[in-house]
Amino acid sequence: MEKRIRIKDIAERAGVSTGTVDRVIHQRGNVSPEVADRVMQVMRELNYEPNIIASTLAYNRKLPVGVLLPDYDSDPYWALPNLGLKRAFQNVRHYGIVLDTHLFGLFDPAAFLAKAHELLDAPEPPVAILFAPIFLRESIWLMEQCRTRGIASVLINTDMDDPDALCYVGQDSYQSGVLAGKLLSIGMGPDDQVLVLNLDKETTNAKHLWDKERGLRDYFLRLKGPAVASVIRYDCEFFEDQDALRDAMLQLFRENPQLSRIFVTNSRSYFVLDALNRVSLRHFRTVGFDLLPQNMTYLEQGTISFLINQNPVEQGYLALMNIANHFIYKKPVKRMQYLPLDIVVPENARYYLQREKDLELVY
Amino acid sequence: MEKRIRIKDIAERAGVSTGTVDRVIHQRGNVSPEVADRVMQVMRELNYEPNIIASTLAYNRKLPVGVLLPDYDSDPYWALPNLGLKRAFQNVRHYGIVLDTHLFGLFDPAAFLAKAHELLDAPEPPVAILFAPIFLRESIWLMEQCRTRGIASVLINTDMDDPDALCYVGQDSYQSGVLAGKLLSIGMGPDDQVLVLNLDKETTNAKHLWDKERGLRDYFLRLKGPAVASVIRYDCEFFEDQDALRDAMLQLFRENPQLSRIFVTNSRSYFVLDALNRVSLRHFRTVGFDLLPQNMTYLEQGTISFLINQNPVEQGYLALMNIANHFIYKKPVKRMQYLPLDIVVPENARYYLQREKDLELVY
DNA sequence: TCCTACACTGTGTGCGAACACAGATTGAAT
DNA sequence: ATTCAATCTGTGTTCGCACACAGTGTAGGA
Repeated sequence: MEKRIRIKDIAERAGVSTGTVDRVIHQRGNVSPEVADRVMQVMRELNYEPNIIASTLAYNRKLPVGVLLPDYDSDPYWALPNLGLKRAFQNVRHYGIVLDTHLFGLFDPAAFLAKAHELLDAPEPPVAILFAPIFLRESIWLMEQCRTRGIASVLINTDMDDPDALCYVGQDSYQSGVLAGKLLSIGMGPDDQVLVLNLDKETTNAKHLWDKERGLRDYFLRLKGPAVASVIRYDCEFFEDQDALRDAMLQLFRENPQLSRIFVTNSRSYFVLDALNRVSLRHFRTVGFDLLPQNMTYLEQGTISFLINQNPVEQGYLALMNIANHFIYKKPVKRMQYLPLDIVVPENARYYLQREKDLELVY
Repeated sequence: MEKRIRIKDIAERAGVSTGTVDRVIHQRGNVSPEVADRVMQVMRELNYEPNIIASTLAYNRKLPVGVLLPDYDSDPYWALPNLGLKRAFQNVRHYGIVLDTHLFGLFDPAAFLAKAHELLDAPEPPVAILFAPIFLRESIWLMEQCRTRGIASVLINTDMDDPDALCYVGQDSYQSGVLAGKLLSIGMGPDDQVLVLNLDKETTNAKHLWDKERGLRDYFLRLKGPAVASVIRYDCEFFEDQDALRDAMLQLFRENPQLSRIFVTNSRSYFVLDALNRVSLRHFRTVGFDLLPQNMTYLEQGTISFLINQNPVEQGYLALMNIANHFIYKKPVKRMQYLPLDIVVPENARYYLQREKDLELVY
């Protein structure tokens, strides 16, 4: 059980004071090259690893972190990343991290911008911002602000093509489409048709939805079957109107009698199934996303065959922990952090749900 | 942004010294009841939460943790929990946690006992022991030792019926059998037979294997099909002998021509498939456990249809983090901590494998 | 009355690192 | 040789808490 090496030990061994060692460690200059070399040599010899505990105590600093996410009223999904965020916060607040959370309407770019301003112009400006780049133009602007102000940025749920982001935490959209293809293909006949159903506003701007569709199509292409031609897409912006959605679906069924597979590209599967409440869906197989209570009911019934879990809680958790790793532990942070695409059936659902519930207990 | 409350603040507000507050907090006695009440009142008013950072720095104590796991030569599986353990250790060693790791042969109860003795009689006896209760009798003895010596115990991978264990981290064996049933039942005809294959020594003592079989059988029972009667089991202790295993399997196939589903109850699926290398398995569907490289090859080929991931790395990680939660953060620890039963197919495997690699960045 | 025992409370030091500031050394310019 | 600035190095204080120890007060016995 070897004793831990302290700055003092290094100082003694190198024949200098602790202040000098400190200057070397933090590259604060004012140390002659010879001395610096000697100190570094000793550090390597003794395999020095700083005591983070003592370090954070002495720093006595605040690390304000801005959070910018959709509110839960827009979409129950977004309560989950927030939950993970809170959990992570419990772990790292001792290190001085302070959250400044702002929520915006999921379909309201102006609110996004307004909240972003609030964040940036806070009395204690954040050292990092954690946000969901839902709106492309506004997000590019925010990234630019981060760049000029020297603020680190962590992207969650949706990625952006910006090399200056500290990291992205979320799913691999393309591959989730591939996986959906795999799950839908089980027991599929050669003439069956697959429907890709986008229930969202402004789907034209939603790159991740396109990626999912591409993944699904590529999966069937690789199967080399005639199924290739039979993937159709339907974008529905009026998904909140139950009657309209039902009519639209029924028309789709009529026009495509071989339709037997539905892939809902986000967490809103339950909207379709609510709308089709009375319609017999026995011969349909549906795959959707996320373990929302509304979806779970249909999964238990068998109306949804599989749900793909995007680990929303872990997304929030990881996102903040990455900031901690960067600023406190000074560990390198991986740019792309894909969370597993969990295949959820009634038989294994409880464990994923339990994991989410356990987090509530902590808070 | 409210300032954090310190002991000093409480002392001032309560009109006492910090020493007294400290005595109240740690219930070290020698404080008059009136003063103690007043201090506690103030603590509640100001909502005091101790600064763990400063606390652990001042404690300057060691927390020796004993670790007792199977070695990797016995079974490559066990390298994974150990990996998670090491990663967790990186996170908590600053708090004074020191590991004392001992490995034993997976089929060697005497070694288990010997190593347990080494742990218990170490110069700095552990405050907690983390172990896999592979051997029932020996584990009961170890638990008794922990009880009398006041050592906390964390069980990993296999549970034991002992209320004094701090917690169990692992899978729900029964439910993993149910899940296997579900996965095997996909596309199954009414006459198909299912083989439960135990590749282990002393399977009679392995409760978790029995639980898995029970889960599988219950699943088919609940299906209410004729499939109920067609689940057969085969225990194989000589699984390391490739030729013997192949012969045994071929005989099973001959005796049970309707056999089309194989459930390997642990991570050793690859043993069967290695043995059956030349035999055509096109009409078979196999489900096994764990993403060992050997299994992954067969999964990619399609020879294994699904692997159930028991999250072995996370098991090790969580086990140690629980000890940290208990001793450092003083959080309540949940007795049963079931990890998700991930359904792994080639299309989502990479993310689970990646997570194992990345884990140190995670928590 | 004094002393002792005991209950109670305050003070001081250390944990390891960060940083401000004072002090020392050097070299160049006067 | 002296001054001055620039460069380099050491010391001391701080962070919040834990704990040893010193100090005060009170009651009871001799």
